[in-house]
Amino acid sequence: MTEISKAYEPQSVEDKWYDFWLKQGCFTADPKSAKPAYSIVIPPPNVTGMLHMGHVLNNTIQDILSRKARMDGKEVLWLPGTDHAGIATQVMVEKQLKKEEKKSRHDLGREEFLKRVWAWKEKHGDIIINQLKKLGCSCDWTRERFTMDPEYSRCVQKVFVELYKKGLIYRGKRMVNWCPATQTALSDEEVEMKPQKGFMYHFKVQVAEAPDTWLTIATTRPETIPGDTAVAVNPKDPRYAHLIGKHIVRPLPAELPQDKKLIPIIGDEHVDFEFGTGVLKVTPAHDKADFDIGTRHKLPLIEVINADGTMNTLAGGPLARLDRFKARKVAVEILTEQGVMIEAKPYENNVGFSQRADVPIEPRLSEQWFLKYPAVPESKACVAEGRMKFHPDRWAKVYDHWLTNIQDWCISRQLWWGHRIPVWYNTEIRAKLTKQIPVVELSGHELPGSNIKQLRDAAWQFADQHALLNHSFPNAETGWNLVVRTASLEHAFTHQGVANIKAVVVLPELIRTASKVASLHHLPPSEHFKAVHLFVAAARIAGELYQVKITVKEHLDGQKLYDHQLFKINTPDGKSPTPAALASKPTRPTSGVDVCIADLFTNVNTDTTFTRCQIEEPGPDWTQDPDVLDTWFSSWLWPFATMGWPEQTETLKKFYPTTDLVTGPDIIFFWVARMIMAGYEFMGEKQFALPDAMPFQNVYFTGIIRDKQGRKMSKTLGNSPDPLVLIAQYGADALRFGTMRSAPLGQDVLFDEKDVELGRNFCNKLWNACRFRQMQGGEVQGEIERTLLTPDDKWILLKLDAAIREVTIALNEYKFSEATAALYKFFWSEYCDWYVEASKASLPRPPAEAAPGEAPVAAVALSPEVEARKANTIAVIDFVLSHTIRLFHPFVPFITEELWNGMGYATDMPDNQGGKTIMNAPWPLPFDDDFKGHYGLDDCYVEMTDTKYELVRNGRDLRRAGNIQAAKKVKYVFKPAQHLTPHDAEVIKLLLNAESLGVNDAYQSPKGTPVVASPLGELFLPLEGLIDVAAEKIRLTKEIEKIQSEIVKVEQKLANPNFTTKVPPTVLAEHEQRLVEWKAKLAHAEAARGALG
RNA sequence: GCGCGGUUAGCUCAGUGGUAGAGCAUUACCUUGACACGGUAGGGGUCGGAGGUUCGAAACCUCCACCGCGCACCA
Repeated sequence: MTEISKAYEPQSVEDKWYDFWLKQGCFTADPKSAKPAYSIVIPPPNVTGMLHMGHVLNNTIQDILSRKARMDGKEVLWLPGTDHAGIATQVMVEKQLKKEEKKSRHDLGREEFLKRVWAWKEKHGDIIINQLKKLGCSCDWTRERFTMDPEYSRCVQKVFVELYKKGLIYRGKRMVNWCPATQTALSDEEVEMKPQKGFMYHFKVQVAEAPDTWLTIATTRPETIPGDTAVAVNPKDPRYAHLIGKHIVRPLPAELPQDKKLIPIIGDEHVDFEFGTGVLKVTPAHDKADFDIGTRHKLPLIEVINADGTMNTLAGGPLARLDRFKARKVAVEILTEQGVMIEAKPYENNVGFSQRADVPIEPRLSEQWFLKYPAVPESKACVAEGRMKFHPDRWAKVYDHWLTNIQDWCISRQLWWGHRIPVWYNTEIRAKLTKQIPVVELSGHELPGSNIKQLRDAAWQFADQHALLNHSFPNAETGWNLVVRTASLEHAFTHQGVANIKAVVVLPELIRTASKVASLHHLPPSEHFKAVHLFVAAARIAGELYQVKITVKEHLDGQKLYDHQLFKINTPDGKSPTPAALASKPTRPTSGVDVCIADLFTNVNTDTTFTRCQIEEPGPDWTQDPDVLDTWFSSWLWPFATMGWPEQTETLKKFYPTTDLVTGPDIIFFWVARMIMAGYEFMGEKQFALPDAMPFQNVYFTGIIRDKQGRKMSKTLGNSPDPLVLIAQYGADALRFGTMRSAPLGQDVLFDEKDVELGRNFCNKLWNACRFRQMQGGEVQGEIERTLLTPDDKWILLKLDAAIREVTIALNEYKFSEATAALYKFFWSEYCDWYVEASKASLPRPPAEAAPGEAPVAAVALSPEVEARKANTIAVIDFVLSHTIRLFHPFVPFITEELWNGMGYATDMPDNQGGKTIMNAPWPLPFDDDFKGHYGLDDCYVEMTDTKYELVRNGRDLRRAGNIQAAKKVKYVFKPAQHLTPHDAEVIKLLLNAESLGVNDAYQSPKGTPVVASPLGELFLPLEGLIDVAAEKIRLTKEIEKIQSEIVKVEQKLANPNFTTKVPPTVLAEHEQRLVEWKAKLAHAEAARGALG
């Protein structure tokens, strides 16, 4: 810092130091370090994202925490990365595709489309990362992760497989939140309820059995009438109860014949007879509550709306192919034409909207994957018991409430961009379901025996006699020769039921007729076997139909080894045996009947037989589920999947669980709660030997950034400033400091560019305070000689001590705005405003600049005493600055690094203690008693010096009272009440900006001289003729009135016996002291007024 | 409907029972040894309302009003 500019220029400083930090590896965490660990995982921003003010707030806080932890001597890991943001990214690439090539993703096909998404990611994915670097974020970039990284994807799939095997993940046909715009299912959390203005339509329907009776139905969705399969009334409702069991004529679709439009009137408790007309139309296919009613009453489902939100043909001719909202209007028109529309009342109700696409959700029946949330009790307990702390803690209640009421999580999405569901379906079986295979009848060769043991013996004898063992038999369909081993039969005879034993009689026939339905890779991978093939055959034994599952292991040498298992086939309800189904096909002869393969599976769990949940592709006959997983299903693993899980890596051992999480409360359910559950499920004692697997110890919830009118920042409103523009204009430090200054704990932040300006101004002040020090020259960080300390020195050291305490406490409590306020107050209002000015008394003026044409003024040699005092003052300044800069570092990293090095404070430090970079300089500690004792830092110096500065303030007042211009140098006279050191006199003179300060303890002021009094003495401004006496009198009178009112207040309190007897002694003494002070002030003020004449 | 926040200076906010605060804005004056991105001095508040507890309430309790947010099956 040789040439220090007058104003701080962040642009020339910030990039330089960021590069330096990167090159030095300052952000890289070492899991082998002996230092205690501190870790944060970044809430991964979307790869599509651009930095916005929310990121600035969130990441500045994380950076402050990380940098403070490093200065505290911790080994810090701040782990960065991005997430793939399924819907957002896919929609964005689709839009681009449409714009540039006028193509849809279906035109390209899945594989090609995904190539485009990856290309887009490669091109734009690091934009936000680079923006975070601009902000100064000290993330360990060597560990940057992306949720679609191969290793990460494997974690996601492993987790899916595990949860599936535990039975926590299942596939089901359910009512889900369907987004017609993006045509995918959404989780409950992605639906936002919004009040919508619409109409409540009342229309009437005729009761079929009583044509004179009409019921009035209220609905907001007349377009769904064609999907109605009942109307419901409350069975306790006297108006309608008698109609239950009768039918009404559904008015739509109008063109259907009457008998196709009759739907029953049912009774259901769900119906609120206060609401609407008390008659509810039931549309089970398009409403969640109606679906439940439909289930209770076994109502048929009629789907009338397509996946894209248009009506289908079942909705009727005029409605078909119309968008659902257009169809609503048309439906109303038709009802009006029919004369059944009674009225349309304007009505506002809550409608679920797709959070992403901002279109109304359509409840829709579809087959999706669901997760029963794991580890819920543990997740609730850790927060409820305070082992994991939320800041502010009121979010704990919200969290608990959500966990108490959660429904299973719909995790599948009908998208292409994301983690493909690791479930495989057999394709061959599907093609073969309609294939008929002959039923092998067990007749003629019944095995003798009345118990299992006898049957078994007979079976072995049969196998032996008929040369079944270790012989091969041809399969008609594949031409393969299947080898029957002793082991195969042993298995069938020992572990399976009687039917398996009896079937040995027809074994060659079973093998011949069996149909191959699937091939699988051998799992676990084996040295001996290539693949496993599944065959199916049918057998009838004692009148019961059996599915024969034949497993063929294909040896590497081509040998195919046979194994079998029989399952009894029942009808779906499990009661009567299936042959009824066969008998119902009269064209078939009674023996040698064929059976459809599909029938063989009526009671077999096809999910386990023909569905595989595993990471690798099972075999050539298998196709993967087309859906992808909800993006949150990958980000809930973030705290450990980024650290090398499932391997027990050094990083995991050192840095998991993480220390702090900083995020917004809007994703408390989406992300925070789910991460906690994942932590318990996958890092718990069973899997990872962690006694408490919670993923973080503290969660700090930031506020939401709003504009200064309090509106949420959004792209559409255009009220979100671009942080990069702000950084370019004011500097990253300014943006950080300003944001922190205006972001109180747990409150939304009303952002104003003025805040950044404040930050910029502050950096400039810091810069110039250091510049002032630079201009004094002298030894850097010289020894402080305690005997030479002035009261002002002691005052600022004590204020520094207080500031260290305040900032440290504020940071420990995550009160960032308090910490910045404390720093601001200390540095600006105490150090710059008072101490620097006072210190000038000890720093002799530099020689005045020579006027043009004159010879330069020679430097005057200073006396040794003056030199010593000067050196000591500079040492104090260095001490204060070197501490202050460190206190500031986490908030404003760039300027502090520049100053730390430029001022030379780094030079005497060891490399790992601030010698290279301020990043690892030790965080300042409050002074201990030894330190204070050694330097004589007694609190009395604070009081004494405050009194001195108060006198100065009052003295400055006199100027204004006298209407004296600020620049005018005036002479003051001081009449001390006690001994005043020449140094203090000099300080007072300087602070008053006086031409001179005459110290005279016998001073007699002329009439009309303004005066202020203090415990130190009286300060006069003897400027006869220049003083506006009248103005000063008015001022004093006003002040006297104010003092009097204060005295009255205190006196009243002290006169109250209730007060004096009940109050603690310290408070009483305080009030008495206050009265004495006010009375003294009153006396001074009155005397001053009297002196004016 | 239930729950959670908030209401203090023109604006944004601190303030956990004992003399009402900060920053910005504003007014006047000032380029004085680092800083006009600065300095000095001011003006500006019956702390949303009403009760209560207390010697004492901006703060604690009750009710009410308004603003914001979250949750909830209302056709």
